[in-house]
Amino acid sequence: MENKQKFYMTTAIAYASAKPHFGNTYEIIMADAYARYKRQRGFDVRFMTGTDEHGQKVENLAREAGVAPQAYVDGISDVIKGIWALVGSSHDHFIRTTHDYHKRAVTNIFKKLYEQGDIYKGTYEGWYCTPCESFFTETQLVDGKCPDCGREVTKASEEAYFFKMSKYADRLMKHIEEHPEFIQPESRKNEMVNNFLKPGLQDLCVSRTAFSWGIPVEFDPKHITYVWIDALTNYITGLGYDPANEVQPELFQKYWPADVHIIGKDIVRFHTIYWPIILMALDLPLPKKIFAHPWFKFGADKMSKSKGNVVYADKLVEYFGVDGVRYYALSEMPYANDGSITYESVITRYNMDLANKLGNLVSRTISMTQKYFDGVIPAPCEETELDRDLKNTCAAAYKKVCEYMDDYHVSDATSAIFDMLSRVNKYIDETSPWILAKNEETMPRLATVIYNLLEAIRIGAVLLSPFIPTTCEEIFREINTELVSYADLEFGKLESGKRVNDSKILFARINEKELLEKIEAERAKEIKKPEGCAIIGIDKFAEVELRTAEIIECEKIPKAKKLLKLIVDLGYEKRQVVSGIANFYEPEDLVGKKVILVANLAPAKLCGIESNGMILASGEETVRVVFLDPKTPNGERVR
RNA sequence: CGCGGGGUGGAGCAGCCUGGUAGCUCGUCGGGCUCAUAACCCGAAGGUCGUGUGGUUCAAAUCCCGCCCCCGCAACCA
Repeated sequence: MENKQKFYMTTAIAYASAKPHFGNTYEIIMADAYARYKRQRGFDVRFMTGTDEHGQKVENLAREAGVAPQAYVDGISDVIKGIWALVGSSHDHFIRTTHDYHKRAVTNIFKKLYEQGDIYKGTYEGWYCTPCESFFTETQLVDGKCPDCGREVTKASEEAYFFKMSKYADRLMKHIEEHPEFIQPESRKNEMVNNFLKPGLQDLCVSRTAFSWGIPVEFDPKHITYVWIDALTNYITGLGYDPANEVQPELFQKYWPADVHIIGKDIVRFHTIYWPIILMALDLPLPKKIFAHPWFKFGADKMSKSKGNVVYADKLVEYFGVDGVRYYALSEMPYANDGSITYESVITRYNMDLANKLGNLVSRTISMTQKYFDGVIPAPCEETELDRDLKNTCAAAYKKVCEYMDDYHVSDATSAIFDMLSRVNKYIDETSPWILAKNEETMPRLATVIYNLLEAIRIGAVLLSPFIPTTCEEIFREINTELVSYADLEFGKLESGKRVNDSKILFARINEKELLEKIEAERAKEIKKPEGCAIIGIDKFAEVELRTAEIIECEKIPKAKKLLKLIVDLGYEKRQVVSGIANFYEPEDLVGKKVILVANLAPAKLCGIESNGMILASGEETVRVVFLDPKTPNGERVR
């Protein structure tokens, strides 16, 4: 057995709070294609994914659902595993942060970092809600109040453990500078360096006392290990690492450091700053690369539950099959910019590439093999210039796939293969087998052509196997071959004399209009009325002091993109209010308008500017201020 | 003046680093073929490459400068 080069790759672990949507599922599909590619290239791949299961959000959701947190995450983790299986993920290990070995290792990591002085006890400043016994940061507050119960919060501090990020900042900076390939794409690197590293790193709060669903700090058990040390470390605990081990297990010694962490662009900071620093503190080597993929938007919009445009992988698989979904995700997502999914574009890609170019090619070729050679794969005869060109195209496609994949340009790799398949389709036209079949003298030529077609299809399927493995298996079955690895890519290996098997429709063409109508009908059924809030009494409503007011001054706040500073007149007094409507209104359009003000809202500072109240407006993405009749007097109570 | 990325035929993208025929996919129009899933193949129309009658150059989508717009990150959507 030759000594294969190892390749350790991971996805981020998915947070076990809810079912992941297609945007989240993209990551596992992309990572899986990459893992399969690397295995084909002869690497000893270890591919890990999993679920992140601790934290306050899970604790709250479990409470709402009336189940124990463990039972709750067991359920969600199974849902996630199910979706990963549905899209064909070939991971070697699925880690859950509630696994015992992980919890034990995290406990020991925390202890080690504390003992060596990288973690210290300090105080955490924030807003405290007494009834909820919870701490919140300024930004977590809703209308200046507790996001959970809506009651008043007070400024308070509690003790917490902090990690000395600053101690390692220079080393990290140096590492990033010396390893330009460390953070990909490069624009992400610039964001991190400019926004975090250059201004100076804050020490990181690594424990909480506000919730209990997590891994307790062993020597101070009212503290729970916060997400950073709990979740990020899965990449090493999943290999059996534990600082308490006298010798780290073989798995860890063999595979660490990771060759790549594949993550979403939203968590770049954690993986390129916190995680490397934690590793430095543990005196472990850093991962070689962090690849941050972009997200799928639905059309031009962000996918979000509140907008009701969330697409789920299982629904897509129902419509397009596993490989339809995989192929779409892999071929459509650009390297650095966000991709966009629309049902129209999925259908177009499915029909054009999978059904027409690939499926039909296999179908017509098998059909000709059966018709002209009774299903027996013929032996090739004399080679012409055309044949050589076909072979060159196949060889070139392989080279391109490798080049693109090594750079993580996945969609370019898929399009290189489909370019090759186009060339194969063209070869049929150029050689016109149906004419060759009419004449006994051209039968040897026909044999060559059919052989070359079957062989080109085999090569195409081998190249496609990391991307659409299920379909490729079917193609291999149809052309009756076991030569399915990159090692067998040499043109001409397909064995003559074997019989092809009956062909199936690999991808049935989709009628766009019918499917869109079906999807629309299903969507219409799913649009429910919003859940709404709990019923309240009139007295509770009366606690909110709403008053009519006139905007008398309005200006943009220089440093803020979304904020306008307003002066409103209540008749009996004037107020300064800051409002996040700069994207929707020009200051001059607002002056003189009558609006409703929440007059008894606690003051708050936004971008350093004091705000005493709130203007009523509707809408999530597009905000619409509620305007009143211009004749409305100022300062009237609104009921 | 916070940092970064981008504006290329109707749509989505490549080309820019290493200046010199503007390329790909879808769509549109025309033609060919009949082995095939109304699939396949060929051809055509369509772009003064955001803008400045700006700079460098024999030559700019490509390098430099100004301006406009979009996106991402950060800071605030009370």
